[in-house]
Amino acid sequence: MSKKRQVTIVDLAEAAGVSIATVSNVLNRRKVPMSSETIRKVEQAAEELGYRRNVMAASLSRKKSYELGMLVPSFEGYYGRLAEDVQRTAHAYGYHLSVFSAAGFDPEIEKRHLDVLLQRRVDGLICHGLAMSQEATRQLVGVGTPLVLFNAWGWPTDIAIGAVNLDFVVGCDEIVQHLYAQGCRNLFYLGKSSLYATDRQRRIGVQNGLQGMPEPIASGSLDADAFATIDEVLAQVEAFRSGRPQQPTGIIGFDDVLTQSFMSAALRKGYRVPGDFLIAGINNDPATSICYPAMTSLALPTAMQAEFVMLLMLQALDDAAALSQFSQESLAKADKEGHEIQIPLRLVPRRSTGV
Amino acid sequence: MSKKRQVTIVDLAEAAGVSIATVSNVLNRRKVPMSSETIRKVEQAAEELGYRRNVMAASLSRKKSYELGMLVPSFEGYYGRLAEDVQRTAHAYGYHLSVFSAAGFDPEIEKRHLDVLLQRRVDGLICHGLAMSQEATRQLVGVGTPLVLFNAWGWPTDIAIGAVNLDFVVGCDEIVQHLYAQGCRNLFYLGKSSLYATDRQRRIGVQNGLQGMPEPIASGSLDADAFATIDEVLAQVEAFRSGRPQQPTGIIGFDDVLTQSFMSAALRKGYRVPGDFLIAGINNDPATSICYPAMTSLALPTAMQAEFVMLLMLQALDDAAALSQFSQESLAKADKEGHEIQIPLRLVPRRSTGV
DNA sequence: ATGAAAGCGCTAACAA
DNA sequence: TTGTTAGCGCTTTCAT
Repeated sequence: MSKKRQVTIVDLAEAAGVSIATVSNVLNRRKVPMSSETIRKVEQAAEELGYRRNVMAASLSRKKSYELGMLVPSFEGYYGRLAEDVQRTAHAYGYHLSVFSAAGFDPEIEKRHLDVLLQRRVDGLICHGLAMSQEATRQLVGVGTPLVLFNAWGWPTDIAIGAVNLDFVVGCDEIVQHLYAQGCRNLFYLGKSSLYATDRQRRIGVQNGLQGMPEPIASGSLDADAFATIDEVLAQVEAFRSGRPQQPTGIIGFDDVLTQSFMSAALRKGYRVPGDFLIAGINNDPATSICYPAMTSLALPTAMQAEFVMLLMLQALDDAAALSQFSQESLAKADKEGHEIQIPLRLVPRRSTGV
Repeated sequence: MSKKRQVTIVDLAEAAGVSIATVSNVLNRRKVPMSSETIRKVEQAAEELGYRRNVMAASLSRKKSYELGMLVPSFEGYYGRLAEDVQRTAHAYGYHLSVFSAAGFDPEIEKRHLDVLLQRRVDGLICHGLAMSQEATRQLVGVGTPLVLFNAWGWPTDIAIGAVNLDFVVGCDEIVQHLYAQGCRNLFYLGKSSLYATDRQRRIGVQNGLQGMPEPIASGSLDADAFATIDEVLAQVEAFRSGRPQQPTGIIGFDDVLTQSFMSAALRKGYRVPGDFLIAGINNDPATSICYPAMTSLALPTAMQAEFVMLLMLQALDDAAALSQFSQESLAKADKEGHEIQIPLRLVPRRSTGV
């Protein structure tokens, strides 16, 4: 905050020769009757003196900050893109969004950031299905500040008002079908147990896909966190392949980073992609389209997810004005799906699965 | 902000049977004499009632918010990593950092975000060498709120108190030398004119490297923004190569994304990397270590850059307490380099340059 | 060692 | 149509 005294509405009132209440009314474009002359005078004074509203004072007085807080594990990749979209969306509905990165999934940092946000009296909180315990969250958030989660499955509604989740179940199902269509008759999933909830969704999707096959196909999976290097992971997959008819093995990886690591390891060992392996990742990171071979992936529609996060939030905040700007379809979808909204994923087929 | 009335120091004062001034003193651990009994009572009341400080009220009263604002063009890649590090560093020195993504380098959004931050009365601003004009920035920031820039070359000190810049000049020089050492005797730089300032630094570095060679080597460059597809870029490079002795061509790309695109295009056309091309990018994105072949790149020490950004900021804020936590070397470096601090880059050699 | 009171800049009744 | 005034929750002299 600058040392030199900033211009306040008192200064404007003085300059324009009106009261501070009038200044406030003009500046906030309230729907009270005012002479256009007064309006002009005030606006001119504001312009000339370089007035800039002090939102802290306004929030304090109004008891509403029009500020939202968001917690992500990192700015990298999907989370960063989502944060950007939520920030943009929030703006469009008249709110601001402060994003904090929790340095991975560290519960301690998470807690501290949540606390900071609450001290700032944000109107609402947006978090991922966090590392924190539900108990700690409940206590921290308490009643009063609505919490909207993303990618959180099975959270009680008394703590979060709702969740907007990427539909990994259907998405992974589609990957399996795609791989089958591309000729793969055995398939391996590379999981990540450290991200349990979201890993689980993927596994369910893969299972569903497998069960819907016209013919049973061999499958396996592993937990990449259990191996120190990607080459060990590859060794596991090779073991799975060995003895099997030399058809291409389908690979589904937890995310694009893991999947691309695997692909590179395979290429390094002389395998061909596509050919020996048909590989698909999840996230549709920019890297997937510029690597070689380009990698099939599941695109996560962050803009849509952001839209529904805001929808849920504005409902909780009871902001009718903002709410009226949503499309009928969005409102209907939210209404239909309740407090756990599913966001459909989009498969982006590329060279790595033979297209 | 929650509907239900939150606990205030008035409540605590009542519960503890003391005045609000005393509560404030206890809660802020001020160095005024207080009986330990009072302290206990107040702290207990705070605990029991679940008190949470209202920082807006505190900032308003104190006329200092301990909040910093940062503007980045996106959360993706380098900028996201830097934002994360600045956020962490700011915390370590007792400040909070709100990061806004300006959706690319759009001057309009940039301006709006800057304005929002100023309305929040942040104590200081941290921006990249922005798309905005210096004039607009000067007007917007005005006097009073210190502005620290990163990756901004040649900004007048009357608008920004300083800049912390990545030393692309020396970094690119080193890449050139590395490529020479790896056997490349002709070299091509893939630039990006849309990011003029930072592109320019790279070009200077490449030139320096070229001039320092033990023997003159052929070189060329282009502006990738002038081509619609990466294949056209490749065609240009092929033209440069043609007729030249079949030695490997060194490629330095503006950033890892562009560079990896180029590498993939080359591989797709049947070139070998390393072999036909020795390729090095800039940024050391995670993708560089997991692509195949792994790509040489320049690592940008974001933690160090963040450290110096905060150092400059705290100097401007005159925060002696925080300043005293910096190491002697940091203080000395800042002192020596003045208002434009250089951050050295680190070459990370990988397979793509034949190591 | 503790408290009373005057702000900080703005909003929102309520009066005029 | 405009002005008066009482807060919002906290910090900070200055008394006591």
